[in-house]
Amino acid sequence: MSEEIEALPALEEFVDRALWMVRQVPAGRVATYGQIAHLAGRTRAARAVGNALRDHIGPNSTVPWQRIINASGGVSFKGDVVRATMQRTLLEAEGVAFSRAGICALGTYRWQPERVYWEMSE
DNA sequence: GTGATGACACAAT
DNA sequence: AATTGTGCCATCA
Repeated sequence: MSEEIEALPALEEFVDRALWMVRQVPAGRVATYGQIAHLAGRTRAARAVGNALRDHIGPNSTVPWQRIINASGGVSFKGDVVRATMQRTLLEAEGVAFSRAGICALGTYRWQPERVYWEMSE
């Protein structure tokens, strides 16, 4: 019997939700890795979010990866100065101001969903 | 299968 | 306020 065990790993759905959430972030706004992880159903999977986003960078990407920053309000990308600069440049072009230390005011730019789109059960 | 690495986050020092 | 340490989830070697 070919029972299809189509049970997609929770990971698959998590990534799907995370990417979907990132797309909801409008220009000029930002969200943190932890925030996206939480909204996607896995509060502690902040690192996984960045990992997933890394695979969705590109000129034709439908994912505004640049709008996702760390909880300190700064750009991550340790070691990849090129990407880091690109991200900051893109955000500044959207109207997000950065301090001299490379930190933006999360209190001002942080985006938040207006409603919950699915039940979160961890 | 184990250990190291990484676009993180938070508590403790 | 800046560093360090520990926890987390996933990816790679």
